[in-house]
This record gives sequence, structure tokens and C-alpha cells, in this order.
Amino acid sequence: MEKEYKSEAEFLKDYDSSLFEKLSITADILLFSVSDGTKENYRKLNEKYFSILLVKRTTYPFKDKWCLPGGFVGIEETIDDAAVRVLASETNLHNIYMEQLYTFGDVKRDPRMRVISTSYMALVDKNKLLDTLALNASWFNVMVLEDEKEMHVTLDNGNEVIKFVAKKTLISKTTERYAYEIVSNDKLAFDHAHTIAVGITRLKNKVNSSDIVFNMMPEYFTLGELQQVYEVILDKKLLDPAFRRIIAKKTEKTSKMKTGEGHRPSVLFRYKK
Amino acid sequence: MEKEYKSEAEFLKDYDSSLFEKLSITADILLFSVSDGTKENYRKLNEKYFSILLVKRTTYPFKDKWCLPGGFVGIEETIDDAAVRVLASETNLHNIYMEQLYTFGDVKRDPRMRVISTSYMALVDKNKLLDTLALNASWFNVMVLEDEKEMHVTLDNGNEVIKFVAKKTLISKTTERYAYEIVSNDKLAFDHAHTIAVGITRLKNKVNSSDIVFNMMPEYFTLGELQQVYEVILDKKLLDPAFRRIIAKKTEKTSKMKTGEGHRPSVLFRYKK
DNA sequence: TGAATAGTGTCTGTGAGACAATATTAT
DNA sequence: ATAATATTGTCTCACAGACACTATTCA
Repeated sequence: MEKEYKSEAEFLKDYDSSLFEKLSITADILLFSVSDGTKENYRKLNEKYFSILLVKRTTYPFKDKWCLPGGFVGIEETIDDAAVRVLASETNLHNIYMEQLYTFGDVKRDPRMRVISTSYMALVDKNKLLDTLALNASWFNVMVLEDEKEMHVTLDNGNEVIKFVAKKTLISKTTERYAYEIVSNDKLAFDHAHTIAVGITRLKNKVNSSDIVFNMMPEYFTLGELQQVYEVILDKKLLDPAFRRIIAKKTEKTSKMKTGEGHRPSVLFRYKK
Repeated sequence: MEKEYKSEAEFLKDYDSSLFEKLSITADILLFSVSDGTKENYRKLNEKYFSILLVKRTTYPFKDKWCLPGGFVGIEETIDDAAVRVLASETNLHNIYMEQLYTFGDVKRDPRMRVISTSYMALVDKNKLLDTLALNASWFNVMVLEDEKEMHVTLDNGNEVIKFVAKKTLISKTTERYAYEIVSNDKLAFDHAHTIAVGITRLKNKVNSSDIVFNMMPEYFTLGELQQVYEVILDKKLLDPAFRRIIAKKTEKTSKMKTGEGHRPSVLFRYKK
């Protein structure tokens, strides 16, 4: 029979917190950015690539596989704080834009024990963190081929190529939401291929409905560069006049120019508001 | 010095899972629906209210306060499964539309011990579950007054009125995202006022960009009824012709009519695709 | 008959897609 | 001069907001 408590203080004093079997939680970070590729010739713009930061595991489980930067959440630490801590330890940067992505709670995610993972999506201007990268961390260019049924992702850091395929299943008729099932993956640890698929989808969806992209831009940029970033994330060409009309509300012209590019110089813009 | 392992199997055998202090996680459900109010006179339509299901706590902590239906996630149970289980135990219904909302991970959410909460947003046609409600559970009509700085929420189940105020702070310039800080609340347990604020915001944002609303509708409905649901969630009047144009793509006319309403009868529609 | 909702027609302004045209630089 | 990007102009089409109008029922 249950004891009757007269007050919350009295109840808490007696409370046995071992009643439920406990588990661990990690904060995992999808750090996205845009990398410069090569210049084909002196006239052309730099090619750009959508890219993500991965870390090579040096210990079991999944030794030598790649995974998202992440770490366990301390018992006296907020999940958000853990995410900030992990990100700072990989990049040596604070004040990076970050938002919670999703919490993955499958039972066998981690072979060691029950671990929940709360993932965060972070965006950064890659030029801000040259030379500050942690050991074992590496930027991978992201290429996505997607149709109604499958999403093919190729990650390439110049040395190593990681490919995985996510099968898409419509979860809900009413909202256009897909569940991703990883059907092929041999180089990514845990369920991180899945996490990456969810993150890429989320980012694509938010690009047009928010100003999120500016987190990946330097303070001054040309509209051409900005357009490249949109194109590389959305994986499609945009029409110049339309892009400029839409983006005009969010940017402001500065008096600076970018010259020396083998073609007409371009006004540098800045994020507005 | 760390021991060298030759294989993953060997590593796992030795792994001491008590290295990190563990914690508990709950799945909490925001179950939204639309309730019929009273008819002013025989000619008028039923008034409708946006509503949410709350449960009165019978034990400490927060005894006699209201909270979201929720429960601890079992060590061998997916978070999603726990959410489905909790929802079924409150409503006796399966196959309710549900999506993960957010994971709240503040350290002092629960005075007993460290508990993470993953919240889910669920939508249901309330008429499907008359008389199947669990004890202590009650539907509250939701009224929201919101401006740039604050969100005032009033919940009313006919007997009891719960009010809270959430102060909004812009988290990120680039995306229009707000953090909510609860500045007044005396009848809701845990951080559930906060969760409700986040859930209402999410629902409002998704109403126009998805077909989510149809999860709250019966199979057959008039366009007037559907419009009422949109209006009550968005908390604003919509223009009939515009609404009908937009909704036309998502609905299909049936041969059934709704009559006996003291005014012109209306064709019953159905969700399409 | 009248109050109420159901349902349609149409004007207008906004804004995106499409394409054409002009401008400017480094080599 | 030329290749490349920068930048602007403008036509069209889709579509949401606004308002007016007609249709139909039950007490």
C-alpha cells in the first residue's frame, strides 16, 4: 500500500529514483558548411560544395568508421549545453548557429547499451575555422541524388568516399513526411547515416522559408556567391533575376566591391536586420 | 593506460556501461483536437474550440496540478513506442497521427531526479473517442493571445481555468525562432506550460504548409466545418472564396449532403489522396 | 419571409518563372 | 576582342485578398 505524503518536500525526500532503469543520452552535431572547390579557369567562379564535418572513430565500437561529432550529456548538464560543448571541442568556436534536429531513440542504436541521441544541426562559415579543426575531424563534400523513393548520398573528403542509400517511406498522408531506412552503408557508425539523411532534408526544407543560409556566409558576400550557396544546398540552378528579387529583402548593398575575378566586379552585400 | 582491443566483440564484452551517470526519459504527448461549443440559435453553426488533453496528477510531485499525458520510456522500448503506448492508455485509441515535437533537457525539469522529456504532438478527431477517456484526463479549450513579445494562453475545461504567460525572445536573427520563458503559471506541472507553448506554435506554423488538419476531421465534413477548424487554430477569420480555392486541391466532393441546419445544406467533402 | 450559411464570379495586386538585353572587368 | 559574370527590364502566369452576388434551407 502506498504511503500518504503530506507535502511535496516530504515526498521528494523519500523518492527512490532507481525505480526506473536509466539510460544514457548523447548530443550529436550535424555541422554543415559550404566549401570552395577549384577554379576551372581564371574567369570562372569557384565551384562550391555543400559539406559536413565528420569524425573518425579511434575506439570501439565502430572503430575506424566515421561518425558525427558528439558526446554524452552530463548528469548536471543541459542537452543544449552538451551540444555547444561538443561543437566547441571540435571547432574551437562558440556562437555557432545551432538548432535541435531530432531525438533518435531506437533500442539498439548503440551496441554497448541503451543510448538516446539528440541531434543538432549547426551551420557555420567554414572560413571562420580554418586550422582550428580537431584531430580526426574532416570536412566531407555532400552530393545528394534523390527521388520519390530513395536518397543517395555521397560524402567525399578527398581521401575517402562514403556512400549510403536511404529508402524513403511516406509516414503520413497528411503531412509530407518520410521515414528513412538505411539500406546500404558501410562506413558510418551508429545510426548516423540516418541522422544525416534527416538533417539534409531539414536543411533543404528550411532554406527557402528562413534566413538560415546566412549563417554559412561571411559578413560580406556577392549575390552570386549567395546564390551559389542556395543552389548547392537545393541542388538546382536558380534564375538570377528571381533570386535577386527574393533575396533583396534580406540583404543590403554595401559600398565595397569584389574585383579581380576576370569578369565584371560585383557589389558586396551584407545580411540585413 | 588503455587496453588494446583486437575486435569489436572483445571490446563490447569488457565495456563498463556504468562509466556515465545515467538518467531517465519520458515521452509526453500534446494531444490536440477541436471541440464543439454551443449553438447560439438554430440557424447558426456550432462554435468550435481548439482543445488539448490534460491529466490531473494524483501523486507527488506536483500533486493536483495538471500535466500532459506522459510516461517513462522503458529500457527496452523505443521512445516512439512509449509515446504510442502512453497515448493509447489515455485514449484507448491507436493509429492517431503523431509527430515528435521537441526534446526538453533542462537539468531541473523534474524535482525528483534528472529526467529528459521528448514531447510528441498528436492530432485526433475528438468524436472518435467520446467515452473512452481515461480517468483524471480532461479536454481544455485553448485560447491564445499573442504578440511579438508575449503569448498568453488560457485553458478552460468548464470547471477549471488555467492561465499562463510565455515571454518570447528571438533566438536567432536568421530564422524566426523564439525561445519561450514561462513568466506566470500556477496550475501546470513540470515545464509543461513551456511544452504547450512550443506545441501551439508548431501546430500553427504547420497548418498552412501541410495537410495536418485533416487528422482532426471526421471522414466526411463540410467545407464550412473545415474552415472553422483552420480559423480556430490560426485564430483568425478566413475569406470563403480564397479558402475554398486553396483547399480544393486537398479535398474531394462526395454525393452526401449535410442538411437540417436552418440554412442551405452543404456538400460533404472528404480528404483527397 | 428572413436569417443564416453555401457557393460562385471576378477584379486586382503581388510575386515568381522565363527570357532578353545591357554592363563591366581581366586577360 | 572575348569569355565570363553582374545587373536590370519586362512579359506572363498563378494565385491570394477582397468584395459582390446568387442559391438554398428551415423555422
